[in-house]
Amino acid sequence: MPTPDRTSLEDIVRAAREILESHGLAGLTMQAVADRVGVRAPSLYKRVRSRNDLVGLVARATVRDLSDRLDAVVRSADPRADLGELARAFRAFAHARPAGFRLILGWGPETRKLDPDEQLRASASVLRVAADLAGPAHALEAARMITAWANGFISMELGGGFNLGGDIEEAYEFGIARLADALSADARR
Amino acid sequence: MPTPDRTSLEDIVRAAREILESHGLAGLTMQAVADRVGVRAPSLYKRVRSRNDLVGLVARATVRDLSDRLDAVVRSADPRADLGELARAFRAFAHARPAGFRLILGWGPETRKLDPDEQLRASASVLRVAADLAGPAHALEAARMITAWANGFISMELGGGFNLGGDIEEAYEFGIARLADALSADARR
DNA sequence: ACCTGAACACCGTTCAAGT
DNA sequence: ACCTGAACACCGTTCAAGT
Repeated sequence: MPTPDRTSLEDIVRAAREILESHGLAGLTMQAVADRVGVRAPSLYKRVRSRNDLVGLVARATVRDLSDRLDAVVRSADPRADLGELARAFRAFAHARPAGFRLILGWGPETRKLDPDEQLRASASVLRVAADLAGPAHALEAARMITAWANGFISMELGGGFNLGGDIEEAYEFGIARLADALSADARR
Repeated sequence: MPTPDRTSLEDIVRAAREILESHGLAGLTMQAVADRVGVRAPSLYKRVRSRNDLVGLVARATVRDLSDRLDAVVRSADPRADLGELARAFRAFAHARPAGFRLILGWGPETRKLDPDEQLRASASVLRVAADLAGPAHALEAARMITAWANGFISMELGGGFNLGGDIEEAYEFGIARLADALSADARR
């Protein structure tokens, strides 16, 4: 006789994301998730193949959120301004969900590789701005430069890599401005 | 009666570094280290407070190696050329010791915070080039921009974040050139 | 003074038994 | 069809007992 479901995959992923942010990836144990959704640990395996699988689902959900946020950045007539908005939205997301961000864009042993589809969607906004700024011929290289810089900056910031003093906010804006100069200068050649 | 030592801290750290590169951080277990140095796991605790401590020692040794490599980059009269050499040395180190690099500059849950001393030493070369390029007033911001970009680029490269095609070598050189432009343009104002 | 086996707590995961 | 307790393998770590 069927038992009524006491949880769902959606519940489980949500619980996992909350635990990830509050207790870190190491704190994201099957026990902790089970406790939170009100079930025993072995029951989770009815909806999820493994902890690894669950972490993958958390990563997917996180990239989707990030993509949504980046897509919401409005496109203006000024690619320089768009670059700034995009870079700030990216950083804001990282600050709002540091552990999730790290999971998909950090570069730990636990960092997830994303589906090409998901990755393309997340890259779309940057590629657009990069093309506007640097011209179509250098769009990909420019997008990589922007992404690498922003990702590296935020990673170091959140990881405590910036402890030589100085204003971090200013350093980020400095980077945006220099990047805009460098990439649009290139388009002028 | 004293037993002759069957291993040493140096041995242990060396073994740990080798295991880190060959089997990843997850494979770096006390068991594995003990097997490699020819002792039982509990004996390791005579020389090392905990696994965490051991990983910290591995991180320290790795930063020291990186610093040495960066210091060895010769300083020329041309700051643009120096930037390129430095960036390439940085990337070469990351390719030679990906797991170690990740441990100190990736941004995983396991990424180690470094001693301020060690960090300053590792940053010295970049700070010098940054000052040469952007002028003393913007040296710190410029150094952060360079570091963030290089670190982000390499992290994405090693983490498989670049799967939209294109030549990665070229993208790195593109970044070096744009960065040199952007930062030295700033010095001219 | 270093080394060891035994033991403990804590993981992820499996599975037979319950409803 | 989902849920559970019991059990297993594998961690890090402690400790009393060996030499």
